[in-house]
Amino acid sequence: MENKEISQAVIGRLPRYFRFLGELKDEGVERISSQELSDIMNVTASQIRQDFNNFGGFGQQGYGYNVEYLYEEIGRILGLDKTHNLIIIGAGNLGQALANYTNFERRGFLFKGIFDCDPTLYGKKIRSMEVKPMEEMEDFVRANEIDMAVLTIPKTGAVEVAGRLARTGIRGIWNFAHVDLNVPERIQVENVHLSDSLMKLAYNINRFENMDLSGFERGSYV
Amino acid sequence: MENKEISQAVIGRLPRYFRFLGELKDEGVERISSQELSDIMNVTASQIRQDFNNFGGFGQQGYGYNVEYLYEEIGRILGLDKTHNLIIIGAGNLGQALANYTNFERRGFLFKGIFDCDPTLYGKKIRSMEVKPMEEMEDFVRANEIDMAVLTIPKTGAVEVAGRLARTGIRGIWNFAHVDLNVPERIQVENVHLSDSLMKLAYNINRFENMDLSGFERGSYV
DNA sequence: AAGGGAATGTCAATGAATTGACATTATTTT
DNA sequence: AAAATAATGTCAATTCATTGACATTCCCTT
Repeated sequence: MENKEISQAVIGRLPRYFRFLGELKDEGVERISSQELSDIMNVTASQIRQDFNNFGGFGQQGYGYNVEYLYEEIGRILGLDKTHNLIIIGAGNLGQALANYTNFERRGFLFKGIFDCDPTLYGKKIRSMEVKPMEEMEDFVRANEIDMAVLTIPKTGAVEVAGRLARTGIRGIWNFAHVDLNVPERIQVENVHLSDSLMKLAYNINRFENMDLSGFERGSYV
Repeated sequence: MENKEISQAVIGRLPRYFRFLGELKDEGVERISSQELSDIMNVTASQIRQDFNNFGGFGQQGYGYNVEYLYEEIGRILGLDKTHNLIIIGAGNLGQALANYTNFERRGFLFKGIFDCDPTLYGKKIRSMEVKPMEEMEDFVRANEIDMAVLTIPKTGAVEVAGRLARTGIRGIWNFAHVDLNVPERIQVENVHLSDSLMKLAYNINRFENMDLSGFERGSYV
């Protein structure tokens, strides 16, 4: 077995490769070279080859990469050949939005339950689920082989809920709460801090404004 | 003026500093050393000092950093001292969820309009806004000094809309559509690719499963 | 007022990630 | 079947990011 640790920088690029390869596949493209992919994706061909080689060679010298094979392999690396059972904690706007987003299911991410602590929401139907009270969370996780929990609750409750989840044997938390979770290292946490992302955008807008714009005609947009 | 380019690695950490400093400020903490902050945030003290020094010294030798001053300065660097006017394109679940999320306004991000191409949504009230038809987008942007657009539409329409936005003089796009936008470089794009994030989580869960777990008791939680 | 202590700012060293170069190997053409 | 072509896999070089070390500076106590 491959035992060298793959850097998160590489992992972070795999979904994008996966997306482009999926599109190429749908267009009926059978083979592609790292150079062609480089042109389409705006990354260096060298990086593409280096990335793929972390997992062993997927291509053939003189030929390139078989699109479908490469697509399948990357999907497998990402764990998309398995299905994952998810619950959503927090049936607010964001929780409901994610619950209604059907594309996740196509990749094997199945929403099995949604929980909230607001009694007025109990029983509310969201797609095929009904909002359940938080107290039932632990039993539900154990009874339904839940892999991952999506945390879409305010940060005030997030740390406590993460602790409760940790004791159920869950394996991953997709955290939308604006707080750092501290869980045992067997539990993977993927943070989506939307306001951080928005602040980065604000910075970059201001940075561009303050740049030396000689050569640009400021304020003139076609 | 400082003209050296700051790396995106540093910028990406600023919102987290900002969050922790805000919390310390709310707790009434007046001063903090890089070492104390290091302990709280789980990053090295050296990195903290290096990061802050990209923007000139915020601290005082022998004393540390003044929490409130540092908080304000980082906010200023991120452009949070200015207000930003936003529109949301796509009044689906996610667009509505973001529109209803009040915390952005506290940081100066003001939602001014929300647009959709679905006529059945026209006029629907979301907070203080009514959903408007897409045709009115360009005029609205120009008339209301809109800085940023939030793209929460399916990827099929996103590229075209981004092109239209580019011709209005908008300065940033917060892109939730699962596609790469190609806009002039004066327009900053911040991508939030949720499915990419979820795939990364799936990878890390599987990676942990396949790791050599000698020393761990697999399957035993609590 | 002076000296000790504390913590920054900064330089150097290390480590990680990206890019460039090319030998090798497979395919395709003649 | 052999030569030419194409493109990978991989090694080396470079660039970028992080960490470590310490001289300098400022605060605080005596």
